[in-house]
Amino acid sequence: MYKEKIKEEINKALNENTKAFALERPKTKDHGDVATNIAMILSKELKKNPLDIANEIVGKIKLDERLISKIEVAKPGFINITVGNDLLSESISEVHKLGDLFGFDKPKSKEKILLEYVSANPTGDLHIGHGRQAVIGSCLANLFEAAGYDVKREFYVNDYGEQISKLSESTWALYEKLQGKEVEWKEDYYPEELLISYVKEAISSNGSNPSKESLGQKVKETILKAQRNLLASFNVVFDEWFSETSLHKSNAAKETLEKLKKSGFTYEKEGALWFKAEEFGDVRDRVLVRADGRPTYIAADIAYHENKLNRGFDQLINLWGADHHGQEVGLKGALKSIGLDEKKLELIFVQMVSLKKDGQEVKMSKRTGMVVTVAEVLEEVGSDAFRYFLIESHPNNRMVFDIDLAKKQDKDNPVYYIQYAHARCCSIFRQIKEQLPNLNIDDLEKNLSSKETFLSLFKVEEAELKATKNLILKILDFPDEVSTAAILRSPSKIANYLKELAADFHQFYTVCRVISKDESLTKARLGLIKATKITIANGLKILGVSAPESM
RNA sequence: GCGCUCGUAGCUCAGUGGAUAGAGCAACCGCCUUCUAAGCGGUCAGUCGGACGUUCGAAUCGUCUCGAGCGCGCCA
Repeated sequence: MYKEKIKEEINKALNENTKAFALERPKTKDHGDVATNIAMILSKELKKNPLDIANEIVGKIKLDERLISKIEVAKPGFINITVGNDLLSESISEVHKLGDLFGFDKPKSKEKILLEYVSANPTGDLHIGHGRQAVIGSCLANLFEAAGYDVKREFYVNDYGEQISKLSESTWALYEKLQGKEVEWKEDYYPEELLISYVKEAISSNGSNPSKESLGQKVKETILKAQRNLLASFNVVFDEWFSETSLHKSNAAKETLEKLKKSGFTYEKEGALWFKAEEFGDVRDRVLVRADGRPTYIAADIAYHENKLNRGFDQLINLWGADHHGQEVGLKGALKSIGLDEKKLELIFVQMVSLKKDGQEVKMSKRTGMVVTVAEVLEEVGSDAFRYFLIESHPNNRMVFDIDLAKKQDKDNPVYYIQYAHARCCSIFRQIKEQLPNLNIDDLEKNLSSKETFLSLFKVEEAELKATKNLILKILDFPDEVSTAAILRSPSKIANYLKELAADFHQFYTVCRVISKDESLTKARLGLIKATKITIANGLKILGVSAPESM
C-alpha cells in the first residue's frame, strides 16, 4: 500500500537518522494526503530547529508522479505529502487482489488469545447488559482475528454455587405448585414468571416423577440451551462452554487451593479460609473456602484462570460487567501468588446499559421486574440494528439504549446508512447489465488487479477529483483502522470508520456518475465502487452485521 | 471513606501528544425527467467539568478538585 512506499522514500532521505515514525492522515485537506511529524521528533535529539530538519528531508525527496506528487513543509515542522496518482492506482488494484482479505492481517500470524465473555449464570434470561457484552465480545474476537491473532471464544458457565442452589429450590417449589401442592414461596426465589417456561419445558422432557436434583439439573440445561440459541441468533458463537462445576469434579479447584495455601498468602479465620488480597492492593481480604467447607466462586475462578493459562495462551482477555471490577485486583493477586504470570490476563469492563423508552430513561432492576431482555429487544429491532447499537460506543462508556430509536427502520438508524452504501454499490453493477450490455464484466474483473485501470479516475474536473481522492484514501485507511481498533480494544472504531467511509462513498456517488459514455472512466469507477463494496463488506463482517445487496 | 470508570455542541457520540476540536440527530434553508433521496449541500450550535503542572505543542499525559455511575457479601 502507498503508506509503506512513502515511508521508504522518507527513510531514504533520513539516512542515518532513520527512526520509527508514523504517517497520519491530516484532518485538514490543505495539509495534503498524508503528513508526518518526524522532523519534530528528531529535533530533540539533533538539537536543531524542526523546520530546518523538515526542509532538509524534503530537499532530498524527488517529486515523481508515480510516488509523491507534492511535498511541503508547514509551520512547526510538519511534512505534508500529496500522493502520486500512480501510487494510489496501484494501491486500489492491491485492494482487488486481496478481496475478502483486504484489511486483514495474515490469519493466526500473531499471539494466541483466549477471549472470555458473557459468562452469565444459567439461571434465567439474558438481559440487555449481557447483550452488550455478547456483542462487544464477539466483535472483539472478530477484530482480533482480522488483526492476525489466533482467537478462541469462551463462555464460562457459572453452573455451581449459591445461585444454582437457589435455582434448584425455586424450580422444585414451582414444580410442586404446578402439581397442585401448597408451597411456601420464599422471597429470595427466582420470580415465577421468569422460570415458568423453562420449568415446563424441563418437565416435559424429563418424564414423570422427577427427583428434585434431576429436575434442577434439567432446568439448568434448558436455560443454558436457550441462552446458546439466543446468542447464536445474533451471531454470537463460542468455541468452548467451560463449566465451573467441572473444576470441582476434576479436583482442579482443590489443587489450586492447595497451591494457594502453600504460597503463604492464606489464613484461617472464623472457620473460613481467606486469601490475603489486601497485600496485593485489594480493598479487603477474600474468602476462598466458607466455614462449612464449600469453596467460593473466587476459588473456582482462580482455578479457572490457572487452567486457561495452562492451555498455552499468550494472552487472556475477559469481558466483565463493570459491577465486577472489584474482583480484578484479588484475582490477579491470587494468580501471582501461585507463580502464574498475571500480566497475561487483561480485563475489559463493559459499563452498564440503561434504557430509554418513550423518551424516558429507566433503570433496570430485577426486583421490580424492570428487566429488559435480549430476546424482546432483538425481536423488535433485528440482529443488525441490535449489534450495531450495542457496539457503537466504547465499552468503558455507559450507554443508553434508546429502544424507540433502535426500533425505527429509517434513516435515523445509523446502521442503515452503512448498509445502504453497500447496497448502492451492488445496485450499480446490476445497472450495468441493462445500460451497458456490451461491457464485458469478466474482462473488467481481470483488469482490476492492474493499476492502469484506475489512472483515468484522476483525469476529471476538480470537484469530482476531490470526491474520488477522498474515497480512495478512506478505503486505503482500512487496514490501519483494523490494527489500531484491535490495539485499542475498540470495535466501535470500526463502526465509526464505516460511517465515514459510507459518507465519502455517498458523496462520491452524488458528484461522480459511474456509468457514462467514457468507457475507461466507467471501468475505473466501477473498480473503485467494487473496492468500496469490498471494504464495507469486510468491515461489516467484523461487526457481525449483514451487508445487503439491495435494500 | 477507599477503589474502578466516565465528564467534548440542545441530544447521542468520534477524536491511541499535533495544525482552525469533528460527525449524526434535533432546528432552519436548498437539491430527485439521469446509476436506490434509507442520499447530497448549506446555516445554527463548543470556556473539551474546573485549577495547576509536564511539553516546541494538551480534549489527550500527571497532580489536585467538582460532578455522575458502579463496587467495597462466607452472592456471582
